[in-house]
Order: sequence, then structure tokens, then C-alpha cells
Amino acid sequence: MGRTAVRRDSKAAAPARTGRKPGAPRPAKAGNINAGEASPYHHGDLHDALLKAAEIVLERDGLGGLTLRAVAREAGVSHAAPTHHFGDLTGLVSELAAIGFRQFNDAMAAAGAIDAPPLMKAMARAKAYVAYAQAHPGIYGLMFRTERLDMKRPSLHEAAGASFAGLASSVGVSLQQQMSDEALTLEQAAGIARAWSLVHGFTTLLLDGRLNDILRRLPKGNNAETLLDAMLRSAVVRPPGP
Amino acid sequence: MGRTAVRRDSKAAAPARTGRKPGAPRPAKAGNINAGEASPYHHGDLHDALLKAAEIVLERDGLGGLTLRAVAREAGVSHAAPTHHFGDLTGLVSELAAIGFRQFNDAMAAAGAIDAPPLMKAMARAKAYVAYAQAHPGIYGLMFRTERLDMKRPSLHEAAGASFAGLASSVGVSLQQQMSDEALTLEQAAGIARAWSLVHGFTTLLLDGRLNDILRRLPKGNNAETLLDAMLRSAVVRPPGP
DNA sequence: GATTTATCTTTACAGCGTCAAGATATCATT
DNA sequence: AATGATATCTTGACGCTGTAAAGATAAATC
Repeated sequence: MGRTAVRRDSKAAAPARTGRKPGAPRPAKAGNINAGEASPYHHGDLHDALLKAAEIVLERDGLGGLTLRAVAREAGVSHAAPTHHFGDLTGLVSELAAIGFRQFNDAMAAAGAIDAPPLMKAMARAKAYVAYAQAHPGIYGLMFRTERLDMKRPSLHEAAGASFAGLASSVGVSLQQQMSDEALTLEQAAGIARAWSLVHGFTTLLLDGRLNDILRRLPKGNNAETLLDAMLRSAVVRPPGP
Repeated sequence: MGRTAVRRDSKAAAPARTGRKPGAPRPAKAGNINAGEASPYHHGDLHDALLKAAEIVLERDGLGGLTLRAVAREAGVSHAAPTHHFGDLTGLVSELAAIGFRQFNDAMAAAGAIDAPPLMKAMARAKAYVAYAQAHPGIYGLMFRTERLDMKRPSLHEAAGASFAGLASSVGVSLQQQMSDEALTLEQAAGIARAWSLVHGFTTLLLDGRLNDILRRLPKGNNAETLLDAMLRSAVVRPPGP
């Protein structure tokens, strides 16, 4: 893993949130002569600061660069500081994914709030889905990188569950059916799986660059968005005709 | 990365594929008549041996366990031996992914060789797609873990390209159209994207355990396969009716 | 004000990828 | 066949990583 080192571990890095010089003794607690400098201990809100730093590192250096130490550097604290707040790397990554799911849920809710016929609403949701992933590729990748997540973490479990519930209910609306919280008919399940697979598959293929060949061969004036539009149109399930 | 160590680095580990004792001399290349014991150098076919070892490690320990050193241990060679054959970890991983694509292409070709109406053929291909991923989850995951691959490697580029070409042509058959090697109409592109997104999305969601909730709530007697069947049936595009 | 607790730093260790240098087998040339 | 060149593999080293343990300091509690 040492091949893409962005920064050294020790001093001379990460100006830190406080602007303090890394090597120098930290100004003491409130009351110390020096002006606005605060103490080295008790950051005050290190939990959130680490998550924000993690998001920065993720979008800047990608998944491979998202390490506990890099996050600590970004936040200007010692490399072991995150441990106390998140336990381990999986913990931090899972909390970040949970944030992603909440952001995602908000975006989807906003997209579904428009006043339009069900079919238009469904397309608006699908576009919002892809748009979120394109706007936050790092986080979206994390949200589905199961091997690095701990789905048992309450915050992540809840946020991911809410996301799924939103999807299911929107498919239910589209099918003009009320879905139970427990049992599903095979057709209902197929509808959910179909909608999710289609949009999630398109998103991951797009983010992974796997659609580049197709996009390049498209008629002039088209792009990923118009391709998505065309795909969704062709994917519309027409009710079995007479 | 040190938290899930499966084995130590040095001796006294990894019986290795040959069963040779780590310190002892190594069975020689083909032709050596002796009970198998020969010199430590010049394995004879280390390139392939490393790839086979990598596949074993991947399926046994997952993506996180797939390291150069672990592969070297599994193959019974020194930790730096793989470097000469693959350059770096990305190189080895890319070659493994290329093997996966070739296996995958064979499986898809076999599924498409049946004599059946186009619609049945398309469903058979889709099922073969998911079946391959379920049979080789580690490799399938690798094939789409773009950040760990070097798509410019000839072997990988070619194998992945062939895979895409096969998909495109099978969609072309399904649309009863001949596709050019270069230009695509928007409808053709949408057809390819739709088929690929649907089956790839389903596969990744399934492998990631994201469909567990749905599967659990299915009527008795159903499973991932029957869900896939139902999804594909509902996804069939009927030509625009009168 | 003293003690306990929470928060953060320092130190240490093993595994990782990878580079460099050394050792050995095979190949090529004569 | 002998010798030099080259390919293959080992050993050792470096800095990176996660994380455990112990020390230091601020805040909270009594």
C-alpha cells in the first residue's frame, strides 16, 4: 500500500483545523497567553471533524487513499485519535457510508416530491439516483462496498434500510399497489429488483467507466444522461395489453 | 491492513501448493527424475502457478486477503517473486481478472449455443451471467473493481472487450438488428445498456447481499433464481403495440 | 480541591507493496 | 564444452498501513 503515499505520516503535514504548528508545543487550555490557540486535547468535535476529513480524503484520493492515518492527518490529530471514536477503519467507513445513505435518501425524497404522473416521477427518481452517484462517486462506491462495511452498525443499518424502504414504496406506487411490510408477492419483488437492478447497474457501470465504449459510439449530441433517458423509456413496463 | 492477518510472512506457514517444506529445496521443472526435490530457483512455471495461487487465495480470503505476499506464500516462493512476473499487485490482479473474463466469455458462449427462440436464448444468457458470478464471486468482483485493475493491459483489455462484444451482439440478435462496429443508434445503445445494467445490477446486488431482504420476504419456494426469472419476464420489451 | 473519566498522544509491532542488491539457473555465444 | 549474458528467484530494507498499550492532559464528578 505504500505506492501511492500522498503524505508522510509525521510532522510537516496537515495544517490542521487549528492552524497550530505540528511540532510545536500546543498552546494550553483557555487562559493561555497566546491568542486564539486552543489546546491539543479535547478537540471538541473530533467525531464530526473526522467524518468531514474522511469525506475530503475520499473524494480527493479515492478509496485506496481512505486510511485512518490519512484521515487523522487531514483532521490534524494524531494517527490513533480516530480509534477512540470509531473503533477501527471499518467503523469510520461505515459511519461515512451511513452519512451517504442519508444524503442519498434526502435527494431521492426531493426528487419524489414533484407533482407529476407516476411514470414521470419514476424517471425523475431514477435520474436523481444516478445524479447523486455522479456527484458523490466516492461515497456511492463506499455505500455498496460491502466488504468494508459493518452493516450491523445501527446508524448504517437504519439509513440503508430507509433507503430500501423508499425504493420499495416508490415501486409500489408505480405498480399502484400497497406493499406489506413483510410478505411480498413474486411480482412485487420482481418489480423492486428490476427497478433497483436497472438503475444501480447503470450507475455502477457508468462510474466504473464500463459504458465509455457505448457512450463514444453514440450519435452526436448524446451523453450518459440521454442514454439513461432512452434506457428508461425502453424499460417501461407496459401493462399486459388486451 | 494488519488486522486480519491470516498467516505470518516468514517460514513455518503455507504448506504451499506443492506441499514442499518452505525451507527445503523445491521440485524441479518437468523432466527432473528425482522424487521431485530440486533447486529453489527457476520454478519452471511460476507465472501460471502464481495465478492459480491467487485464485485460491481470492476465493478463500476474499479481496482483502489477496495480497502479493499471500499469493507468494500460497505458491511457496519468496515474497518478492511475483514482482518479476507481474510488476506489481495491479498487474497480478489484472491478469487474474483477464482469466475471469475469458472463463466468463466461455460460459456465455456455451449458454448462447442452445437451439431456442431468441427470447429463451436471452434468458439463458442472463441466467448464465448470474450463475457465473455466483460460482466465482471473488473473480467476478475483481472484474468490476476498476480501481484495482489496469485496463490497458493487453490481455485484460482484449478479454473485457470480447465480453462486451458478445453482449452487444446478443442484444443485436434480440433486436433483430445488425450492429455496426462503430456507430450505434440511441435505441441500440439503450438496448445494450438496459440488458447489461439489469443483469449486472442484479448480480452485484445479489453478491453484496443487498437483495437478502427481498429474498427473505418472498413467497415460500422462491429463491434468487426464481426472482431473477420473474424479473426477466417482467422486463421483456414488447414491441410498441398498435 | 481531589478523584475519576473521557479524550488525545506516543510508542511499538506485524503485515503490506516495492525497490535494490545478491544468488542461482538457464540460455547464448563462441 | 566453457564462458559470459540473461532471466529468475531470494534476501534485506524502507515507509506505509492498522491497531494495541501505555502515558498525558482536559473535563466532569464528587
